[in-house]
Amino acid sequence: MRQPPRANPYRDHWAGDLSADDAGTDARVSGWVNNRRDHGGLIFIDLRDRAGIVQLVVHPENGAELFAAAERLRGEYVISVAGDVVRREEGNVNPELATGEIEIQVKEMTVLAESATPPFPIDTDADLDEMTRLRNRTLDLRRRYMVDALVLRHEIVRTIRETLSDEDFLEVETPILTRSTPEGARDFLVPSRLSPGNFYALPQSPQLFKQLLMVAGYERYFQIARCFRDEDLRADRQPEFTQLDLEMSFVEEDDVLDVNERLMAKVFDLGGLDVPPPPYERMPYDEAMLRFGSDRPDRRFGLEISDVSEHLSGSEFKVFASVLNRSHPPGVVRAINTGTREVARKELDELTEVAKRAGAGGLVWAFVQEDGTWRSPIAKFLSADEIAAVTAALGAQPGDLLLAVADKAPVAANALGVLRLELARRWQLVAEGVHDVLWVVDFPMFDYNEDEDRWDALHHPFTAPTAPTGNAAADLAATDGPGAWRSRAYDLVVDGWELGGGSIRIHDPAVQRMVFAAIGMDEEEAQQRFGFLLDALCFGAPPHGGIAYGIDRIVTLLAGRESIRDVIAFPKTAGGSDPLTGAPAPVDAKQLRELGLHSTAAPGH
RNA sequence: GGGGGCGUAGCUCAGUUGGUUAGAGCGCCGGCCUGUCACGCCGGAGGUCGCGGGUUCGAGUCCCGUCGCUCCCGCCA
Repeated sequence: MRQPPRANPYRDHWAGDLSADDAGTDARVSGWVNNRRDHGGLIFIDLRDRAGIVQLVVHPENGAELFAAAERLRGEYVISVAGDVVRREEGNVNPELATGEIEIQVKEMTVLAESATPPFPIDTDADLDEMTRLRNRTLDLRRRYMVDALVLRHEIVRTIRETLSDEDFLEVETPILTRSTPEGARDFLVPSRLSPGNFYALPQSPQLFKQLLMVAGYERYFQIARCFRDEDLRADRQPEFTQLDLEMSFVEEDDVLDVNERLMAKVFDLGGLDVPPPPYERMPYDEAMLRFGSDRPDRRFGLEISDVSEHLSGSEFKVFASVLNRSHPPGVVRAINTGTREVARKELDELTEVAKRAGAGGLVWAFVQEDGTWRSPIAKFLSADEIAAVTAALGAQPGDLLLAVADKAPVAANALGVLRLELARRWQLVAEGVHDVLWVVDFPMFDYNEDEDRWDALHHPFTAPTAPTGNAAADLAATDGPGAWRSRAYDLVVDGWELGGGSIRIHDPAVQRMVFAAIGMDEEEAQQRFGFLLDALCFGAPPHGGIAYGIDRIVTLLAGRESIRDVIAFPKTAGGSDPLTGAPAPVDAKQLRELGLHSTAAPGH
């Protein structure tokens, strides 16, 4: 609960916190003129401060000068008023307003600041052009819509700090000016003046520093950390964003997940997210990919995917046969039973386009008819037994629409995963207020990169692998490739959003070297880039693990917003610019000279 | 880098097949109004149709280019 402000010449109450309990007392409040209703002989003013809105009433009987001043008020003027808090008469109560049972009969008023006419209304949540909002962010931030989001953001961060502090975590800051490690995302670079020609990089995450803190014996660390990635923006991606980063020593998966479940349950409560209490379900990556076609499954609607390859293994239908007879990598036929739907040919064509854009060669559709046969372009190519077997495997009834993709397993999974999200959107299958939370676990350690013909770390190369036999060194030597390795990683997924991800880390320098080698980094390169980590691991590194969450995404989800820009006070546009300050902007030739730089690009504007 | 959508008054938008002086609501300004809370009523001002070029007798409307906003793909270990 808010404390009343210390009484001073400006105010002794928050305007938005006055209630019927204050009736009969004097109050002084300050704030902005949200709205003015001038009835000629009587003026109502809605006064807004951070806490909310209270109605002021100015009567001519309280002084001609006061009344004249009230007539001159305009929207967004800043005023301080004193008067009697009075209970409104029956019939004048406004149930829409938290303070609607009372009003202030104004006896004194000071205009603290006048305001130009705002370029857009402050007192509505109506959609506005993004450029208009960001160029006038000061005014946009006055809107209840933004205040509510930033208040929620604060409450979430406060809860995180309090909970983790109570769990014996230490908040430690790590550098913003650090070293470029050109893995993963593109770095933001900062030229060094003292060391011309050399560059700092802004951190993509505090990953390596927090591991060093574990080696240093801090045991439990967290940080609300700003991170930077120089990649294209999205509705859910900004070039600078905030992570909750945490790490623990002497732990296994269950220890990390346990403390995080207790933390996140509190965070979800703040947003009123109605989810079952922990422990949250853990779903292996392979299962998520098979049933939902995604490593961040959205389980709020059905449309689960089934593999029907076994029922079609002998099919003479060329498309299926060529896919299923492929051995490396093996092909599959997977399908969704969408249930009984009236779907026009036009929509089926649109869905086919969705599947193709998601990488599939095409989309097979089939309506199950009363006699069990299919109405489908491919019906004539399949045997009655095959149709019956697939129909049964999908639990399909007459009238049901079946959608299938035949391709390499990852392609089929992804295409159907994209398709089921599209179907949920088109058919509005997600019920209001329904939410779903789970851990995805047992990720592959490596992912084959076809373009570069090498293995990449799926999570990051500091993630501890689970070798197939449990002996990493023996295993790497024995297996023909690292594709079979699993990692000790876990992602927290809510409503199809990846809110956080982490892992148990490698604490054995030999294993760390092996993993670097597996992703094609030779000893020299590993030592040059990550020598400080490898060296540290040689001085008694405890087993450790942790996780990092996207704070912006958590707040966006809990606030029910569509873009993370709406939960960040001063965000960038999709073009990476800040219309408020004009960043990025050209710099003086002198500044460049001091840095030993010269620009070959003419600055845009 | 690629694809889609958008750009008309301060804001949110309409503008038909290319055709007279480009409209509405809100906001703003002025007047009236003592119980409103999206107050009401009357009147008024306000436009580089993003920008540049082209087609045409004639362009907000069609074509080309460009800038900006936005969504998506690539990218984001």
